[in-house]
Amino acid sequence: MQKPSIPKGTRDFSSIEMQRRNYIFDTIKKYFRLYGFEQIETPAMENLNTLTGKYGEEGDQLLFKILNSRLHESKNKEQLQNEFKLSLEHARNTDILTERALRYDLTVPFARYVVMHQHELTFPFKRFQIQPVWRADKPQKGRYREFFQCDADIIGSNSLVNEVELINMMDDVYSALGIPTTIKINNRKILSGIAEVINEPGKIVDITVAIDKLDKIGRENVEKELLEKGITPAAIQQLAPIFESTGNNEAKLNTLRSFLSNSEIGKQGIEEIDFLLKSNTSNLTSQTELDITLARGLNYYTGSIIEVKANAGTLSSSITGGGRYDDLTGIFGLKGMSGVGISFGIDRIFDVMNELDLFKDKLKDQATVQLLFLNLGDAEQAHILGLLGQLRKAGISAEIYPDQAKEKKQFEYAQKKKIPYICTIGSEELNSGQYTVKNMESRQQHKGDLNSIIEYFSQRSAD
RNA sequence: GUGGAUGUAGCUCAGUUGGUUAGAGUAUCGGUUUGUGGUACCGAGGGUCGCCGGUUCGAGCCCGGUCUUCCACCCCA
Repeated sequence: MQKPSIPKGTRDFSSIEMQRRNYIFDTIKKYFRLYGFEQIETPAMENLNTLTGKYGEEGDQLLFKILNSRLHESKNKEQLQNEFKLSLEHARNTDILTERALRYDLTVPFARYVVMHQHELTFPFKRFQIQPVWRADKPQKGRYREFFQCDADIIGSNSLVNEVELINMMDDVYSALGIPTTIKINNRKILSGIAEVINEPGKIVDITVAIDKLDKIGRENVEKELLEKGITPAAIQQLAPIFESTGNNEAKLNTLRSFLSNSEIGKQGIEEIDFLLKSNTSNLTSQTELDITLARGLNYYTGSIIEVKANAGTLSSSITGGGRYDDLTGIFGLKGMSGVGISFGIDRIFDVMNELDLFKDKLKDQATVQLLFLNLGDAEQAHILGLLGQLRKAGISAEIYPDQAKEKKQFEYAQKKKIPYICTIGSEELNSGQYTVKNMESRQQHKGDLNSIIEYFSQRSAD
């Protein structure tokens, strides 16, 4: 006998968990539709070359690649061996060994989809997509190797109205779920402007990644890291106003306005942020915060960057992330398609809600069925099967205990499954056609013929 | 990929400086007179102590390796 197990970083979801997860899915879907997004799905696996190069060097390493099938039947084993040897020496992709991979996110497959289906789509195209993605990360708190993303993207529109709408939608979802959140926003153009101003335009990624750690490792260590990355001490010194930037959104914007006064792209980023903050401040329940340390490693972001964190609980990582990408489809041959989107991390949302005990008020214990018939004998069983058909036609969920087990056992089954009503049928009921339905909690009983029973349940469900 | 912790019955955990046939609670199954459950009592089954190796007369306990899960770093939803 072998011990059963599942791959590292994956999980089974039992009934209670599914009820809770579905509650989150349903809530998110409701708002996706309310805001006018239409649903699509794409395959679990993509061609490897669709995915590589879109997520940064780190991201490429985290792809779950699928080994080609039937390697033993290959006619070119010498080449295979050679490629395998090379793969052992350094990170490498080669069609002969692997040409497919599990999707890493939903955005890149979406870009691929848009290009392939461009003639049947109406732009701006608003799609939502809820599917699992896979990352070969080391599992940790809030980090799984298989998890669901819930994406909403608008592609084919440059308008910042889209960002405003996405922020409104995130706020709606989180206030419906009851999670207190902070929506952090930033803009790649500001980061580009900073790199430009300090004369290190080629080091945008290094600079942003280092700045991102400011609150984690402190200014000194950030400066040390920047030095290690080859940024000149003079440039680092110039960054001082950025490191020292504090205060509210308006104060931070002012700091940036003077810092980026000579950078066209930087000024553009400031204007965009300014617009978002002004458009959104009124009716949101979440706090909106300009956070210039917000970088996001994904290669494809070019404008707005958005991230949501829960204000309560112990999970420090983000529960939603997103941003604008000006040219993701360009790689696949469709230029001039700017898009912006967000992704809800439902597995982390689930963890936060569990920790904060937020499901208690949202979901009651759900019984599998309303009514259980005890099974006491062959004749009774046959009779009950007939009754079940009529009850279900009337919309009443009911079942029969499949075995003719001891009554005590059948009662315990109902109790454990929290089935609210029991009906016992024996020879007396068979003859009279009068049945007794018992409420397990109140122990009250209702007696009558089938129509009376149906009537009884109809009234209950109307309450 | 780097560092730290963890692993004993289905589940939650005891297990004394290494010393007989490894325990408890809970869950499961059966019973306490076969037409009305929850509490109570009695009984039963269930563990190659994560896996491999080493030290020892003797290892759940000590040592090495390996895997799992969890936590931090990196990065991310």
